[in-house]
Amino acid sequence: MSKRLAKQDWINAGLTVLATQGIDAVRVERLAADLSVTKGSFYWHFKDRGALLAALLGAWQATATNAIIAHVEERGGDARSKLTTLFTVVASADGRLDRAIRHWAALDEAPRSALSAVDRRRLHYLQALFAELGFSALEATARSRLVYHALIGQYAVGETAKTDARIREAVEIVLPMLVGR
Amino acid sequence: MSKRLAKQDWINAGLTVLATQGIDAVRVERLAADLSVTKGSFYWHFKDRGALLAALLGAWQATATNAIIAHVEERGGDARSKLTTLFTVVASADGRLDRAIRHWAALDEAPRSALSAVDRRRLHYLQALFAELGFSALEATARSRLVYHALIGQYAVGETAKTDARIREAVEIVLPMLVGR
DNA sequence: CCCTGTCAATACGCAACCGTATGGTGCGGC
DNA sequence: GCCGCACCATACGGTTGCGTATTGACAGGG
Repeated sequence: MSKRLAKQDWINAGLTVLATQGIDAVRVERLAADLSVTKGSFYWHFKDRGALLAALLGAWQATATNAIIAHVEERGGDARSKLTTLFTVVASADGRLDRAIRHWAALDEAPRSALSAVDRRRLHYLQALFAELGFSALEATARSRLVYHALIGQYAVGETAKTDARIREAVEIVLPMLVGR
Repeated sequence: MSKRLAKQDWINAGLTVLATQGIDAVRVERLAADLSVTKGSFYWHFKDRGALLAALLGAWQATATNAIIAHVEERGGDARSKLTTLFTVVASADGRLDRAIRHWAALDEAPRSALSAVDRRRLHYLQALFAELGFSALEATARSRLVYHALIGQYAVGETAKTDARIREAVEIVLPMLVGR
């Protein structure tokens, strides 16, 4: 029990705090308390606080870029059923870490460019989905942007309740509207 | 030149910092420096930092709730043209203060409930607009939520450029989709 | 058995803030 | 012209956080 720590332990603790209390709450002495060690340990694993933040950003970027897309692609189907999967997954996902990163990006350049890359990647994926449904490039771009903004907005507004009803609403009412002409 | 300060000056300075650097950057000694006074002044106008934050929240709430809705209603027209106005206004609005408040709401109860009330008010307004277009309550709710999430998402993603093209995209492609059957 | 590398504790100086206490300054009214 | 109120400066003690330096613990290889 209570073994020694590795760099990854600090990153995990940092991600937890980042997701729940935001980037400004990610402080080395606070994490040390969370992990029941002193900061003497921290400064062995990291050069300084900035190094941890960079690691957190890297960890998020590594997963966030493809996590949902990969899941959707794995389930397969045509473009429309992929959108159905997407809506379902996003509605039941957490989103707090994404939200925290997005706020961080408003304050700092590093997360800003990282997030911008992720946004572009996701938008491009959505655009391809709509193109597959037979929409022109212009139409597909507009619709993908609408969908993406709506999904991000859902995270931002942060509704906590009634996911079941919301998923049905999304799939039965919103989705037909988005894929229809 | 450089007259004495009133409470409102501190609130304005606070709102500026809040919008650009987030709630954690709203510190009394920092604002004092911005205003070229010492914090001796601050603690004459406010009991403590919490009192300023409450004032900031109040100031935002007073304007944010009705600002856009009032503008849209003032221009008038039918529901569809109101949505057109709405899209145009929102696309060219700032949104940074709203974003900062939304992040703050993730950390604290007071802004959370204030924001929740504003969200409900806005959603209700949108829902009424779609009802006016002849949609059922269920349909109107789903569409209003989609629109609202998309607008908030636009703020969250924070695109800086090409508002002209975006407004045209919203009005000529997205809007017909949202009001169509 | 001890030596070395790895991880952690302790102790320190420094800076940014908070909030308080108290004294200073200028302007409107008498 | 001086008084008092409104606003501000100064100075202080306390807390939190950063980063460094130094020493301590402990496990495994030799």
